Amino acid sequence: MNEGHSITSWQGIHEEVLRRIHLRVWKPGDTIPNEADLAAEFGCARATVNRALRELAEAGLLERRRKAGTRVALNPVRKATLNIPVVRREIEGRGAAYSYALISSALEIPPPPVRARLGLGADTKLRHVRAVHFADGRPYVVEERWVNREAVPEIDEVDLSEISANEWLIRNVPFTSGDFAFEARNATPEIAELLGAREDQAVLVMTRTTWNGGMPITIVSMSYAPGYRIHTTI
Amino acid sequence: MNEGHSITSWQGIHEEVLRRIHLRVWKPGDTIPNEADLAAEFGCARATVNRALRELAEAGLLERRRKAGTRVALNPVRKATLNIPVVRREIEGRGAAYSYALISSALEIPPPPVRARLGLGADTKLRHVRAVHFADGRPYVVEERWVNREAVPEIDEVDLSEISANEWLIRNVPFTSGDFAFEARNATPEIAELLGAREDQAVLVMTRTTWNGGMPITIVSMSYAPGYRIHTTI
DNA sequence: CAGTGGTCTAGACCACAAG
DNA sequence: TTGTGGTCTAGACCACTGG
Repeated sequence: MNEGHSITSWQGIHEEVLRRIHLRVWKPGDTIPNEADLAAEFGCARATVNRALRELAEAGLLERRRKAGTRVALNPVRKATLNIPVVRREIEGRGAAYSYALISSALEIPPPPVRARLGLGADTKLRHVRAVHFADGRPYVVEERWVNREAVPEIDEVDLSEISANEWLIRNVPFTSGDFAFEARNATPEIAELLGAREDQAVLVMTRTTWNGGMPITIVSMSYAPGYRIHTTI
Repeated sequence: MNEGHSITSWQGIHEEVLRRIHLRVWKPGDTIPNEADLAAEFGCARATVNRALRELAEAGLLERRRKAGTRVALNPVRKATLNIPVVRREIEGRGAAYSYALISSALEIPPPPVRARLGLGADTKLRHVRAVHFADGRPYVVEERWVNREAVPEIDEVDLSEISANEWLIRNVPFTSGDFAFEARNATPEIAELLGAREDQAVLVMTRTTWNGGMPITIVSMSYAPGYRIHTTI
């Protein structure tokens, strides 16, 4: 296994520190030498050590505090990173042919939970869009979305049968913050039919809300066909 | 909203670049000025600009290539980070009382899928552990785990009715790589009973496999009680 | 070939928090 | 008070890759 970076590169130091943690030279809870000492040991600049240790701390393996020093995490909180691309690219990335069907697009007053989530007035109409994305002709995910026309007035002019709201929004509307939630739900009759699934079959649902500054942009729930897995490596 | 970092700090530059992207001063696909020019504009060292742009690239908002320069991502791939702590801490972190019950711990030959996933011989016995974690006395997650005794011989000596395999392994066995998958499954009769759920109710399942070097350590599936959500912010 | 990002250095000052 | 990490600088060389 020839994968050694030079020991004076930050990646080399990253590897070496990781090795010492894995070999339990430095055990969970131990304080490791400070940056200056490690720089002396490795024969490099302190900034180089800092870069390596900072990344390990961001990964949750080390805990760093000024004056207290750097310790090996007792209860390492693993951080898994999920990539959330545009649906079209996700499907194409699996080598499948992408297609898309708009089901409906209308102005409606949203149900109270949606209104509350977005913090809007009681009689604000939003654009309500429903669509299905297909991979090789098979239903892949059902998109149900509410778009704030106050934040994105152009949404009323877009031909959503040509480009999905998912893709149009990502391309055209920046956002500063958002939140994601994943949960398992039993398929409603409607979702089951759209996905070609059994009623009550377990379905993974991702709900995402995005804002730009304080302005709510959109809330969407993506219901993935049975068998869908979110996968990641650490 | 007073949250401004000085414009010559890397965080200040991070904010300013983000602002220009959001305001579409720099649009998706545009090439932005190189590091030297930005350093001159902001009146700081190139390393400071580099730090800011590197973080934005890691977040998926910029794409950087030597010689080609830095461009605003056309299809920003959002990266959501999930924190995966020890179950006990996750429950305590919600302000609930943690408790735990071991259901069974035995040496068994694993089913073929598990054997294949771990790359083990056909007649290798693994430790098979099943347990339930409770929050305020209510079932929170069912843990079903196979542990490679060759990698972790001490597992046979641990009193798993006192400490969960989840916690003991995280504390005592380092790993170098792992993968996670999340999916929705209909509750089997057994899982439903353990979780106090309806049979066939949708359940979120996380499956995790870990290795140390090339040596497989453990494979575990965590079936969360209905209503469980994975949540994250970007 | 030459322009751009990637990294390293030696040194400096600062911010924070433990004792 | 003082040790530690956090950051910034000015400069340098290198690695990659577009033209």
